[in-house]
Amino acid sequence: MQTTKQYHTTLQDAGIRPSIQRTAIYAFLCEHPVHPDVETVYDALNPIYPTLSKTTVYNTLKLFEEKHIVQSIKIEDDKLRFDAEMRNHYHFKCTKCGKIFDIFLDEDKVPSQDSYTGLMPQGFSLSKIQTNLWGICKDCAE
Amino acid sequence: MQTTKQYHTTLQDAGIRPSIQRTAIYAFLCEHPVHPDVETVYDALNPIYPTLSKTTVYNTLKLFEEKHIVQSIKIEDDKLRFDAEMRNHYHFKCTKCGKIFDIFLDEDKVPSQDSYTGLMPQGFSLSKIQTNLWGICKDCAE
DNA sequence: TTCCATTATTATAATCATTACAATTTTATT
DNA sequence: AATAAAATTGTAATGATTATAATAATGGAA
Repeated sequence: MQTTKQYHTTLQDAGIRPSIQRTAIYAFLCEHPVHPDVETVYDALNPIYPTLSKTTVYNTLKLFEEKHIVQSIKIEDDKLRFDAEMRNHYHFKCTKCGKIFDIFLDEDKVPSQDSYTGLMPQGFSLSKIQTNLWGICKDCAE
Repeated sequence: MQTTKQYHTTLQDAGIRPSIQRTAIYAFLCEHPVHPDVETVYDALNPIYPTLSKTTVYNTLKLFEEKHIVQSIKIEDDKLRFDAEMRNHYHFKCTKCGKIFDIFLDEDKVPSQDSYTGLMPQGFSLSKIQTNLWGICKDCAE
Protein backbone atom coordinates (compact mmCIF):
# COMPACT_ATOMS: atom_id res chain seq x y z
CA MET A 1 0.00 0.00 0.00
CA GLN A 2 1.54 3.23 -1.15
CA THR A 3 0.64 6.84 -0.51
CA THR A 4 -0.69 9.05 -3.27
CA LYS A 5 2.68 10.76 -3.31
CA GLN A 6 4.39 7.44 -3.97
CA TYR A 7 2.04 6.68 -6.85
CA HIS A 8 2.90 10.10 -8.27
CA THR A 9 6.56 9.27 -8.06
CA THR A 10 6.11 5.91 -9.73
CA LEU A 11 4.22 7.53 -12.58
CA GLN A 12 6.74 10.34 -12.97
CA ASP A 13 9.68 7.98 -12.88
CA ALA A 14 8.02 6.11 -15.73
CA GLY A 15 7.66 9.33 -17.71
CA ILE A 16 3.93 9.67 -17.13
CA ARG A 17 2.30 12.92 -16.07
CA PRO A 18 0.33 12.04 -12.96
CA SER A 19 -3.13 13.40 -13.64
CA ILE A 20 -6.00 12.78 -11.28
CA GLN A 21 -7.35 10.01 -13.50
CA ARG A 22 -4.04 8.30 -14.04
CA THR A 23 -3.17 8.38 -10.38
CA ALA A 24 -6.57 7.00 -9.47
CA ILE A 25 -6.33 4.18 -12.00
CA TYR A 26 -2.81 3.26 -10.97
CA ALA A 27 -3.72 3.36 -7.29
CA PHE A 28 -6.75 1.19 -7.91
CA LEU A 29 -4.68 -1.42 -9.69
CA CYS A 30 -2.10 -1.47 -6.92
CA GLU A 31 -4.66 -1.66 -4.14
CA HIS A 32 -6.93 -4.20 -5.85
CA PRO A 33 -4.60 -6.87 -7.20
CA VAL A 34 -7.45 -8.91 -8.66
CA HIS A 35 -6.36 -8.43 -12.28
CA PRO A 36 -9.39 -6.32 -13.17
CA ASP A 37 -10.57 -5.72 -16.70
CA VAL A 38 -11.38 -2.27 -18.06
CA GLU A 39 -15.02 -2.51 -17.07
CA THR A 40 -14.13 -3.31 -13.47
CA VAL A 41 -11.73 -0.41 -13.19
CA TYR A 42 -14.26 1.93 -14.71
CA ASP A 43 -17.16 0.76 -12.53
CA ALA A 44 -15.05 1.12 -9.41
CA LEU A 45 -13.77 4.62 -10.14
CA ASN A 46 -16.71 6.19 -11.93
CA PRO A 47 -18.69 6.74 -8.71
CA ILE A 48 -15.71 8.61 -7.24
CA TYR A 49 -14.79 10.49 -10.42
CA PRO A 50 -18.14 10.95 -12.18
CA THR A 51 -16.63 12.53 -15.28
CA LEU A 52 -14.27 9.62 -15.85
CA SER A 53 -14.60 8.18 -19.31
CA LYS A 54 -14.12 4.57 -20.24
CA THR A 55 -11.94 5.75 -23.11
CA THR A 56 -9.61 7.26 -20.55
CA VAL A 57 -9.35 3.94 -18.77
CA TYR A 58 -8.42 2.27 -22.06
CA ASN A 59 -5.94 5.00 -22.98
CA THR A 60 -4.39 5.05 -19.55
CA LEU A 61 -3.93 1.32 -19.22
CA LYS A 62 -2.36 1.18 -22.66
CA LEU A 63 0.00 3.99 -21.67
CA PHE A 64 0.88 2.23 -18.43
CA GLU A 65 1.72 -0.91 -20.34
CA GLU A 66 3.91 0.97 -22.81
CA LYS A 67 5.75 2.53 -19.90
CA HIS A 68 6.14 -0.83 -18.21
CA ILE A 69 4.41 -0.12 -14.93
CA VAL A 70 1.43 -2.35 -15.71
CA GLN A 71 1.03 -5.49 -17.77
CA SER A 72 -1.96 -6.74 -19.68
CA ILE A 73 -2.76 -10.36 -19.01
CA LYS A 74 -3.92 -12.40 -21.96
CA ILE A 75 -5.72 -15.19 -20.19
CA GLU A 76 -9.33 -14.65 -21.23
CA ASP A 77 -10.69 -15.41 -24.69
CA ASP A 78 -12.32 -12.03 -25.17
CA LYS A 79 -10.75 -9.29 -23.10
CA LEU A 80 -7.63 -8.15 -21.37
CA ARG A 81 -6.99 -7.99 -17.67
CA PHE A 82 -4.44 -5.77 -16.00
CA ASP A 83 -1.86 -6.14 -13.29
CA ALA A 84 0.39 -3.59 -11.63
CA GLU A 85 2.58 -6.36 -10.23
CA MET A 86 5.61 -6.44 -12.51
CA ARG A 87 7.72 -8.94 -10.62
CA ASN A 88 8.05 -12.33 -12.25
CA HIS A 89 5.01 -14.44 -11.48
CA TYR A 90 2.50 -16.67 -13.22
CA HIS A 91 -1.25 -16.43 -13.48
CA PHE A 92 -3.73 -19.20 -12.92
CA LYS A 93 -7.30 -18.96 -14.15
CA CYS A 94 -9.94 -21.21 -12.67
CA THR A 95 -12.03 -22.28 -15.63
CA LYS A 96 -14.99 -22.85 -13.33
CA CYS A 97 -15.31 -19.65 -11.29
CA GLY A 98 -13.19 -17.51 -13.60
CA LYS A 99 -11.05 -16.12 -10.80
CA ILE A 100 -7.41 -15.38 -11.58
CA PHE A 101 -4.75 -16.19 -9.01
CA ASP A 102 -1.16 -15.04 -8.76
CA ILE A 103 1.37 -17.81 -8.62
CA PHE A 104 4.57 -16.50 -7.14
CA LEU A 105 7.67 -18.56 -7.50
CA ASP A 106 10.30 -19.31 -4.92
CA GLU A 107 13.40 -17.28 -5.62
CA ASP A 108 15.41 -20.34 -6.61
CA LYS A 109 12.69 -21.57 -8.97
CA VAL A 110 12.18 -18.38 -10.95
CA PRO A 111 13.41 -18.92 -14.50
CA SER A 112 15.73 -16.02 -15.24
CA GLN A 113 15.10 -13.81 -18.24
CA ASP A 114 18.38 -15.24 -19.51
CA SER A 115 17.05 -18.76 -19.42
CA TYR A 116 14.40 -17.65 -21.91
CA THR A 117 16.82 -15.58 -23.96
CA GLY A 118 18.88 -18.73 -24.35
CA LEU A 119 15.95 -20.35 -26.12
CA MET A 120 15.62 -17.66 -28.75
CA PRO A 121 17.11 -18.09 -32.21
CA GLN A 122 20.14 -15.92 -32.99
CA GLY A 123 19.20 -12.30 -33.56
CA PHE A 124 15.90 -12.34 -31.70
CA SER A 125 15.43 -9.95 -28.78
CA LEU A 126 13.11 -10.55 -25.88
CA SER A 127 11.09 -7.90 -24.05
CA LYS A 128 8.18 -9.65 -22.35
CA ILE A 129 7.39 -13.08 -21.02
CA GLN A 130 4.05 -14.33 -19.76
CA THR A 131 3.11 -17.74 -18.43
CA ASN A 132 -0.54 -18.56 -17.88
CA LEU A 133 -2.06 -21.61 -16.30
CA TRP A 134 -5.61 -22.94 -16.36
CA GLY A 135 -7.37 -25.45 -14.19
CA ILE A 136 -9.72 -25.73 -11.23
CA CYS A 137 -9.13 -23.85 -8.01
CA LYS A 138 -9.48 -25.32 -4.55
CA ASP A 139 -12.92 -23.82 -3.87
CA CYS A 140 -14.31 -25.18 -7.13
CA ALA A 141 -12.91 -28.67 -6.75
CA GLU A 142 -15.60 -30.96 -5.36
CA MET B 1 2.41 -34.00 -43.37
CA GLN B 2 -0.37 -36.51 -42.92
CA THR B 3 -2.80 -38.08 -45.32
CA THR B 4 -6.48 -37.30 -45.21
CA LYS B 5 -7.00 -40.75 -43.72
CA GLN B 6 -4.63 -39.90 -40.88
CA TYR B 7 -6.49 -36.67 -40.16
CA HIS B 8 -9.70 -38.68 -40.02
CA THR B 9 -8.13 -41.01 -37.51
CA THR B 10 -6.88 -38.17 -35.35
CA LEU B 11 -10.34 -36.61 -35.29
CA GLN B 12 -12.07 -39.89 -34.56
CA ASP B 13 -9.63 -40.78 -31.79
CA ALA B 14 -10.51 -37.45 -30.22
CA GLY B 15 -14.21 -38.25 -30.43
CA ILE B 16 -14.91 -35.88 -33.30
CA ARG B 17 -16.95 -36.89 -36.33
CA PRO B 18 -14.74 -36.10 -39.31
CA SER B 19 -16.95 -34.05 -41.59
CA ILE B 20 -15.62 -32.46 -44.76
CA GLN B 21 -15.33 -29.09 -43.04
CA ARG B 22 -13.72 -30.38 -39.89
CA THR B 23 -11.20 -32.43 -41.78
CA ALA B 24 -10.35 -29.49 -44.01
CA ILE B 25 -9.89 -27.16 -41.06
CA TYR B 26 -7.76 -29.62 -39.14
CA ALA B 27 -5.66 -30.40 -42.21
CA PHE B 28 -5.15 -26.71 -42.88
CA LEU B 29 -3.95 -26.12 -39.34
CA CYS B 30 -1.53 -29.04 -39.53
CA GLU B 31 -0.18 -28.08 -42.92
CA HIS B 32 0.08 -24.34 -42.22
CA PRO B 33 1.68 -24.08 -38.80
CA VAL B 34 1.58 -20.29 -38.83
CA HIS B 35 -0.87 -20.01 -35.91
CA PRO B 36 -3.65 -18.62 -38.09
CA ASP B 37 -6.63 -16.75 -36.73
CA VAL B 38 -10.22 -17.58 -37.71
CA GLU B 39 -10.21 -15.11 -40.58
CA THR B 40 -7.10 -16.67 -42.09
CA VAL B 41 -8.50 -20.18 -41.89
CA TYR B 42 -11.75 -19.04 -43.42
CA ASP B 43 -10.13 -17.06 -46.24
CA ALA B 44 -7.91 -20.00 -47.11
CA LEU B 45 -10.66 -22.61 -47.19
CA ASN B 46 -13.60 -20.64 -48.50
CA PRO B 47 -12.35 -20.69 -52.12
CA ILE B 48 -12.12 -24.48 -51.92
CA TYR B 49 -15.34 -25.00 -49.98
CA PRO B 50 -17.57 -22.13 -51.11
CA THR B 51 -20.40 -22.96 -48.72
CA LEU B 52 -18.12 -22.88 -45.69
CA SER B 53 -19.38 -20.53 -43.02
CA LYS B 54 -17.24 -18.53 -40.68
CA THR B 55 -19.46 -19.72 -37.85
CA THR B 56 -18.41 -23.25 -38.67
CA VAL B 57 -14.77 -22.25 -38.38
CA TYR B 58 -15.46 -20.78 -34.95
CA ASN B 59 -17.50 -23.79 -33.84
CA THR B 60 -14.98 -26.25 -35.15
CA LEU B 61 -11.94 -24.63 -33.60
CA LYS B 62 -13.72 -24.41 -30.27
CA LEU B 63 -14.60 -28.09 -30.54
CA PHE B 64 -11.01 -28.99 -31.43
CA GLU B 65 -9.77 -27.12 -28.39
CA GLU B 66 -12.26 -28.87 -26.10
CA LYS B 67 -11.11 -32.20 -27.48
CA HIS B 68 -7.47 -31.25 -27.03
CA ILE B 69 -6.26 -31.60 -30.58
CA VAL B 70 -5.79 -27.86 -31.08
CA GLN B 71 -4.93 -25.04 -28.73
CA SER B 72 -5.93 -21.40 -28.87
CA ILE B 73 -3.03 -19.05 -28.40
CA LYS B 74 -3.69 -15.91 -26.39
CA ILE B 75 -0.89 -13.72 -27.61
CA GLU B 76 -2.75 -10.97 -29.47
CA ASP B 77 -4.71 -8.22 -27.74
CA ASP B 78 -7.85 -8.73 -29.76
CA LYS B 79 -8.20 -12.19 -31.22
CA LEU B 80 -7.23 -15.80 -30.83
CA ARG B 81 -4.81 -17.76 -32.92
CA PHE B 82 -4.80 -21.52 -33.29
CA ASP B 83 -2.19 -24.22 -33.29
CA ALA B 84 -2.48 -27.95 -33.96
CA GLU B 85 0.92 -28.55 -32.40
CA MET B 86 0.17 -29.87 -28.95
CA ARG B 87 3.68 -30.76 -27.85
CA ASN B 88 5.16 -28.49 -25.22
CA HIS B 89 6.55 -25.36 -26.85
CA TYR B 90 6.51 -21.61 -26.42
CA HIS B 91 5.34 -18.89 -28.76
CA PHE B 92 7.20 -15.74 -29.64
CA LYS B 93 5.43 -12.78 -31.21
CA CYS B 94 7.44 -10.15 -33.02
CA THR B 95 5.86 -6.87 -31.98
CA LYS B 96 7.09 -5.25 -35.17
CA CYS B 97 5.97 -7.59 -37.96
CA GLY B 98 3.40 -9.47 -35.90
CA LYS B 99 4.65 -12.88 -36.93
CA ILE B 100 4.43 -15.66 -34.37
CA PHE B 101 7.25 -18.16 -34.06
CA ASP B 102 7.37 -21.52 -32.36
CA ILE B 103 10.06 -21.90 -29.75
CA PHE B 104 10.75 -25.55 -29.20
CA LEU B 105 12.71 -26.58 -26.16
CA ASP B 106 15.47 -29.09 -25.88
CA GLU B 107 14.23 -32.22 -24.20
CA ASP B 108 16.26 -31.58 -21.08
CA LYS B 109 15.06 -28.00 -20.77
CA VAL B 110 11.33 -28.65 -21.03
CA PRO B 111 9.71 -27.87 -17.70
CA SER B 112 7.59 -30.90 -16.85
CA GLN B 113 3.91 -30.52 -16.11
CA ASP B 114 4.87 -31.62 -12.60
CA SER B 115 7.23 -28.71 -12.19
CA TYR B 116 4.23 -26.43 -12.66
CA THR B 117 1.94 -28.56 -10.54
CA GLY B 118 4.45 -28.17 -7.75
CA LEU B 119 3.87 -24.43 -7.82
CA MET B 120 0.14 -24.66 -7.33
CA PRO B 121 -1.43 -24.20 -3.93
CA GLN B 122 -2.87 -27.32 -2.30
CA GLY B 123 -6.11 -28.42 -3.92
CA PHE B 124 -5.61 -26.68 -7.26
CA SER B 125 -5.60 -28.80 -10.40
CA LEU B 126 -3.82 -27.89 -13.59
CA SER B 127 -5.04 -28.60 -17.12
CA LYS B 128 -3.31 -26.17 -19.45
CA ILE B 129 -0.10 -24.18 -19.52
CA GLN B 130 0.90 -21.52 -22.00
CA THR B 131 4.05 -19.45 -22.16
CA ASN B 132 4.20 -16.53 -24.55
CA LEU B 133 7.14 -14.31 -25.40
CA TRP B 134 7.29 -10.94 -27.13
CA GLY B 135 10.15 -9.07 -28.70
CA ILE B 136 11.73 -8.32 -32.07
CA CYS B 137 12.54 -11.04 -34.56
CA LYS B 138 15.75 -11.30 -36.51
CA ASP B 139 14.34 -9.85 -39.72
CA CYS B 140 12.92 -6.83 -37.95
CA ALA B 141 16.06 -6.06 -35.94
CA GLU B 142 18.02 -3.35 -37.71
C1' DT C 1 -0.83 36.82 -14.57
C1' DT C 2 -2.25 36.14 -19.32
C1' DC C 3 -1.70 33.95 -23.66
C1' DC C 4 -0.68 30.10 -26.33
C1' DA C 5 0.61 25.50 -27.50
C1' DT C 6 0.55 21.01 -25.99
C1' DT C 7 -1.43 17.29 -23.75
C1' DA C 8 -5.24 14.89 -21.54
C1' DT C 9 -9.97 13.84 -21.16
C1' DT C 10 -14.39 13.10 -22.79
C1' DA C 11 -18.60 11.49 -25.45
C1' DT C 12 -19.96 9.43 -29.36
C1' DA C 13 -19.65 6.68 -33.23
C1' DA C 14 -17.34 3.07 -35.69
C1' DT C 15 -14.93 -1.32 -35.97
C1' DC C 16 -14.12 -5.92 -35.44
C1' DA C 17 -13.99 -10.52 -33.16
C1' DT C 18 -17.06 -13.55 -31.37
C1' DT C 19 -21.51 -15.63 -30.08
C1' DA C 20 -26.59 -16.46 -30.35
C1' DC C 21 -30.11 -18.07 -32.91
C1' DA C 22 -33.09 -20.30 -35.99
C1' DA C 23 -33.45 -22.48 -40.36
C1' DT C 24 -31.57 -25.78 -43.45
C1' DT C 25 -28.75 -29.59 -44.72
C1' DT C 26 -26.27 -33.71 -43.85
C1' DT C 27 -25.52 -37.99 -41.60
C1' DA C 28 -26.40 -42.30 -39.20
C1' DT C 29 -29.83 -45.59 -38.09
C1' DT C 30 -34.02 -48.16 -38.49
C1' DA D 1 -37.04 -44.52 -47.78
C1' DA D 2 -38.22 -42.47 -43.15
C1' DT D 3 -36.70 -40.38 -39.14
C1' DA D 4 -33.98 -38.43 -35.49
C1' DA D 5 -29.77 -36.45 -34.29
C1' DA D 6 -25.94 -33.76 -35.43
C1' DA D 7 -23.63 -30.40 -38.31
C1' DT D 8 -23.64 -26.42 -41.11
C1' DT D 9 -25.15 -22.08 -42.54
C1' DG D 10 -26.50 -17.00 -42.80
C1' DT D 11 -27.90 -13.37 -40.24
C1' DA D 12 -28.35 -10.69 -36.36
C1' DA D 13 -26.74 -9.46 -31.83
C1' DT D 14 -23.21 -8.69 -28.42
C1' DG D 15 -19.37 -6.75 -26.38
C1' DA D 16 -14.53 -5.22 -26.24
C1' DT D 17 -11.75 -1.97 -28.25
C1' DT D 18 -10.41 1.93 -31.21
C1' DA D 19 -11.13 6.21 -33.96
C1' DT D 20 -12.50 10.75 -34.02
C1' DA D 21 -13.34 15.26 -32.96
C1' DA D 22 -14.54 18.51 -29.49
C1' DT D 23 -13.59 20.25 -24.96
C1' DA D 24 -10.83 20.92 -20.88
C1' DA D 25 -6.66 21.11 -18.33
C1' DT D 26 -1.79 21.96 -18.04
C1' DG D 27 2.78 24.16 -18.42
C1' DG D 28 5.78 27.48 -20.23
C1' DA D 29 6.81 32.02 -22.42
C1' DA D 30 6.05 36.79 -22.51
